[in-house]
Amino acid sequence: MLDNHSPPKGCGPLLPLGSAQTKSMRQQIFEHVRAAGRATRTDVIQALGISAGSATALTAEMINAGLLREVESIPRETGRGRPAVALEVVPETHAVIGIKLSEKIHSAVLTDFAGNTRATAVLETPAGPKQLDDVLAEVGKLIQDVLNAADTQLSAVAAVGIGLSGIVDHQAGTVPWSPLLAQRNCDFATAFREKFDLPIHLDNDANMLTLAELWFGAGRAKSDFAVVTIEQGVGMGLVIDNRLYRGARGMGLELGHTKVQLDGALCRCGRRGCLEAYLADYALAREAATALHLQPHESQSPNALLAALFAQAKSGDEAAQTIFRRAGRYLAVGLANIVQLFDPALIIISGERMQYDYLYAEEVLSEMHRLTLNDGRTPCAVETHAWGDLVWARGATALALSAVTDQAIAQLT
Amino acid sequence: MLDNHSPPKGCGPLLPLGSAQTKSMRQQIFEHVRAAGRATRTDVIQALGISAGSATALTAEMINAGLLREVESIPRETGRGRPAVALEVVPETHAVIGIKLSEKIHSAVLTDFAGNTRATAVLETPAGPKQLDDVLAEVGKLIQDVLNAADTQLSAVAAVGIGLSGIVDHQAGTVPWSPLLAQRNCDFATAFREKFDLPIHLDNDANMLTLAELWFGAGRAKSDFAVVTIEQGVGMGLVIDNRLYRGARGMGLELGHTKVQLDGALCRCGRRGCLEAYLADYALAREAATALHLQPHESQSPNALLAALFAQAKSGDEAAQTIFRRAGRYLAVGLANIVQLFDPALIIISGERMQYDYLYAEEVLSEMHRLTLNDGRTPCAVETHAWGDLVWARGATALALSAVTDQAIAQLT
DNA sequence: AAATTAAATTCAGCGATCGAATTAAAAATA
DNA sequence: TATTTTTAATTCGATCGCTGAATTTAATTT
Repeated sequence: MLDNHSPPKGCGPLLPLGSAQTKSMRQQIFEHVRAAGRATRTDVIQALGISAGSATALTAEMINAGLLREVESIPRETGRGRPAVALEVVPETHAVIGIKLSEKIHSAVLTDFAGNTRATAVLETPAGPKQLDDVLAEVGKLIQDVLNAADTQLSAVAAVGIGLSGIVDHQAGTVPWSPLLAQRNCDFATAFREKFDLPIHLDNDANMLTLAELWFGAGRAKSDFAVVTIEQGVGMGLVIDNRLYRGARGMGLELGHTKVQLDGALCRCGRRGCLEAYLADYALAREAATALHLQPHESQSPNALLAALFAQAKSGDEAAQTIFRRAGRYLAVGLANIVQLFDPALIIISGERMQYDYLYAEEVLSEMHRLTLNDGRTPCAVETHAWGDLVWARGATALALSAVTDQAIAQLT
Repeated sequence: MLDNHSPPKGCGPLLPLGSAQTKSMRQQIFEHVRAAGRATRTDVIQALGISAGSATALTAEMINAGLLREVESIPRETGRGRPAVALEVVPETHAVIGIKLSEKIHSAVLTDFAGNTRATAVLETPAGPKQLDDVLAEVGKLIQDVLNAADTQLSAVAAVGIGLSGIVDHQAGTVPWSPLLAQRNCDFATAFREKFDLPIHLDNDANMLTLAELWFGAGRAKSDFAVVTIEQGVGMGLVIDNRLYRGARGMGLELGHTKVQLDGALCRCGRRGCLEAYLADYALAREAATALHLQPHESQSPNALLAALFAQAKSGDEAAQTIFRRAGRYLAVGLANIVQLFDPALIIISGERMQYDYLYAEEVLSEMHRLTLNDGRTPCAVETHAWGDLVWARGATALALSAVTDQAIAQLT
């Protein structure tokens, strides 16, 4: 019995769907052409399931606007019928710069509108947290260097993407915390815009690497995958349905601080049992001194320490080996937990420490598979990519490029 | 320099976006009216940002089709101007049945098109794995009971939703594994359709409970939240952007089998260190015998065992208390890991064991918060809901209801 | 009774897309 | 060489979904 005087309270979600807006047909066509490198109108028609009329009209519009062009001078493949004319993105239309900021070296890539790398630059820098102004000065130097290398001016650049480690609020363009910055809660984007007067897109470095995989790497052909990075810390990026997922509140995923051991090893974050406290550089380094029988005063650089530890392990030293083995086992736990919670078809592991093959041994993978339920599903594939800093910067260009593309196509009408 | 003879390989994702299709305006209007219980055309215009003309045309269409109706007989709120006429869903248009299958008791709910519960039914059943045919016979009994209670016939039912524990492939309608079924890889949906000739929607029970929260509970006003259930096992459901997320491969999320301890307690799944091996009924029960100083032959039902253990703990027994405390600490770890990996604004904990307040104590929550990074973000809220089996069944009606709604509105044109 | 106000309707128009008919450019065939 | 076949691309009328301005409707206020 419904009481007519107290209205029914209804059912179903109360909030509207947020980001689910479908891209315009124009943009889908453009992105298909860019993804394919080159595509004929017929390719587009088949791939997107649109009518021939639409393909003609929309491509004509974009050719007119200078975003696409017909490829001449191409030996057309033989066959009956009217030969198809391939389309491609006009690379010169826009340029973007992607930058990866690190402790000791910054890198920059200048990419054209088709996604081709036009120039790169690197800048060595003193380590340690810095003032925002100093970092922006380094960024300015880097931008100038990469512009020189590409033989262009700043005016040709449509947007800049920057990736740095720490907690980054992509939406707001702020950095609540980063090991590179002395201040907390930096309003990085605003300061950047004031200094350079350019659109800026900021993100966590793990997300940048994930974008690099999605735009240029093994992730291009996967709609759902995870990326795990092991460096100073342990980071993670996740692609769901071809889109970077930044967590419900948009501030990135913190695999490094998932707990793998109650009351476990002490982490940089001050808590115990974080995954990163068993895997990251500092975690290995602090046990290395013990394994190498170093006196407290015999301090070395962390990298040298790790290299020595690795050599010791390779030469058969039990203490050194056990450090890597334990790290490998906890890595397996971390990967297994990702599989249980997201069930991706692929996990990509990436990082500077790739050479420490103990971490990436068959043993670790088989332990990961032993730790996961797999009721009839294809086991999750794991790939390891040993990519340099420039790839991170390239991921940053993808961030800028997708924003510039959105804008260029939106203002077509 | 680009070589004109080797085409550029392109950049960007190669696969099209999958589920991102926006709902039709009709459906958005309908769902807004149903979510609000009642809404005027002006409400709809404001909520969805559409023109008055569209509102008139589209609501007229749906009124015509019998999906919506104007609410007469309502004391219209006073004020100047032409009074607004409220719209509501016509409840009689369709009916759906939601069913939750459990070890010892099955429950069913019959819901009308507006989401109102029209009738309920429960059926006690012998425990233990059964043949698919036997389960379907029980389902048939349950459907008949709930139809009788609602004074309707099967022909009035538009679809059935069923939730059961285990690994369930919602898309395919199959059950790779469930504690309720003797066989593996059951083609449940096909068998159901053959027997009842009705549309069927199958899902994991944790997902059903999550849908119940999204459609009828605390999740209605949240676009992103997680639900954790602790019962025979530990389950999890996740809502991302107002939609149930089933994992990249659509087979649900396995929080219960994330690892919280290397070489830890033995789990039902045969692996060690699963969260569920510290939290689920069987995990508590197997330590209870020790704490209660029972002889091996003094066997009790698991529920009685847990009740005795709880009483013992309440009376101050250290051994009994330590069982609950350890479970509580691992629960904190599991929740902390969800927060690190998804960063939801809300986690809802639900399950039959809610009365064991050790698990839901302030202590557990504060331990969870101690275990998570929170750089300036609002800490994740945790709510505990002690809901009965009927709510799970109600979640199953939501699954059926949304499918029936999609269909009813799609065939409007 | 007239003026005011807010809700709802009507309708011309626009942009996006489809689909059938047509044109274009090549190879195959007679 | 002229004709046919084949495939790509274009043109153009029709439709759909929606907007926005003008209008109508139903109430309150003056």
